[in-house]
Amino acid sequence: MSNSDEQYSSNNHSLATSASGPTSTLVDTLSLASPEGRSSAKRTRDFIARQACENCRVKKTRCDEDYPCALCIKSGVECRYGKRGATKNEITLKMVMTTLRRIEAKVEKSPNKVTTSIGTKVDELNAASSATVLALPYESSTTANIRPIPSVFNRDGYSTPDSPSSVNQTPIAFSAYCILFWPAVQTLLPAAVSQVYSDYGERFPVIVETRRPALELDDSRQCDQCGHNNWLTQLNINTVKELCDAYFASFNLFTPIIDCKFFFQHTLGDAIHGDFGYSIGSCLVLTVMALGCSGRKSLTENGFVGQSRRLQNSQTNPLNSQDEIIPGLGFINETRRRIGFLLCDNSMQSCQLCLLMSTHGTQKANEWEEDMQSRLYWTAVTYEAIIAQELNLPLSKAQDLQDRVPLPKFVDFQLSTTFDPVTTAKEQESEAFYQYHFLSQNAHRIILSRVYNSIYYNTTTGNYPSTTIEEELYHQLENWREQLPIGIRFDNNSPVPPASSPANIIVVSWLRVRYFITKYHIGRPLLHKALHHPECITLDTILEAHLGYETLSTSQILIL
DNA sequence: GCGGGATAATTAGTGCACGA
DNA sequence: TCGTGCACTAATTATCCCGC
Repeated sequence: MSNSDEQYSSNNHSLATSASGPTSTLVDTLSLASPEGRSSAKRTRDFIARQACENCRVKKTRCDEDYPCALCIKSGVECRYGKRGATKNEITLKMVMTTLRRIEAKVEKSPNKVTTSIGTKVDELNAASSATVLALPYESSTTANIRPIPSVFNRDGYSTPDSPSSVNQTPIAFSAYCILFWPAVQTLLPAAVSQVYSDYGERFPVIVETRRPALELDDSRQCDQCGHNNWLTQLNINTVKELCDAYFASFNLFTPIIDCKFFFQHTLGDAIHGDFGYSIGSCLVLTVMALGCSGRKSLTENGFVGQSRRLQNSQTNPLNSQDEIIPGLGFINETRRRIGFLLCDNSMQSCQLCLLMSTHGTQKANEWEEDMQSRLYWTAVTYEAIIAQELNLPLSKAQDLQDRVPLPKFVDFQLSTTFDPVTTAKEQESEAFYQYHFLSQNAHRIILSRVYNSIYYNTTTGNYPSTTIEEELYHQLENWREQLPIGIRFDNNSPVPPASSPANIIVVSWLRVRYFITKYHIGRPLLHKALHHPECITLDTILEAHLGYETLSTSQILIL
């Protein structure tokens, strides 16, 4: 029973005695007792409903809180109780709880916490066994001497306290491609690869990618004489809907940045009525359809849907020969064509308009809009953490806003039509599914950042972070996997089981991939150690490395 | 039936006593 | 000195009485 329920119960309980109880004053009692008083004095209130129904509220009449209430029965209208808004106290409490969770997560994320928490374990290990070849100078017998991660290795957005003991320590690059820069690896590289490295330096992947020629625009769809591209306006509405559905059944499951109801009621309608003109909405719909092509292809390949006749029709088939190689490329090209013009439209007046609108301040975002912004923020932060760490890129500082942005609640978009607002069981299930997956991704991001901060450094003398830290990180990753909600939990030792739904297989596969990639990241410093300081490697270490290699091979097989 | 405004319920803020 | 619990009061919000 919630607090509000308890209050509600106690309130109702009090009303049994309230007629002659606390709410009746002596004057009232006397007035009611005498005929003269009864006619002139105001009637005392029996009780006040904690929440009056919508009709009583509008008519300002007494509500007995029954369902339906007496007035609605008498009036012959539907009795409806709106959702009670959160009280200030509840809002404050919620804010405090959210802030506490944030602080808790930050403390958990701190490398100091990791090293300190495992300090006791280090003590136990050191006490139990005499010095081994793995024992490092800073692994003293007191937890107070457990060394924090030196500040020189702080990555933007993952700050750790400074430490005076950070001398002679060098970071190990976290990005997978940076293995190519390891001195021991460079001696093994073919001359051509070494040449690329010497030409472009450590940023060569980014430089090579940016110099890659752009995909050619497909001009085969230009239809009329003036060159205006109108093939989109000839698309069958059902084809459009089918591709959009495919998108929401695939990509939007693990990147839930678009609200399905809002999209179909507003965005899609506006794009179609505008003949897919040069607007952001059109770009959004075209990109959704492009991803829908990919999504539909994979759904078809996995037997969840059959190839529809509409998409087989050569006249309206958006999957032409070019799209067979890259599904949805035609739609993407159309998006590129439009976005180019739209970006060029960022004139001074556009900026002025945006600033004026933001300073006007009269348009307060509603709950759904705020929740969508929160979805966008957390999705962006999650992807940024993965991509920036993987490509060794600087972070945007967006993570600094974590304390200000609440986690998304996946608020349902209220349709403007006269639609029954009762949420179906399926929608509630879908909502829970999103929340579970979203929170799982976020929790994984924290573990990955912890790996990033805790073990990716060494010293010139061959000292690496204790293997106990690695063990702790493996343990935390396993905890994460085991605590996943049942619907999206996976077994790391067996192949992907047949999924009950596309949502299930996509989301589970996504989490599975993240799991194995993190294992790979935890194990990579050991590889660095083996290549650069083989004298520090023991038989146990070699066995560990072998196990890690097997894990990686298994993960590749499972992913494939 | 409408709606002004009285009233109850709730919340937020303040001060004080008490104990560690 | 600080944290905690309690009592009290002012402010705010929601309900609904009652005159029109």
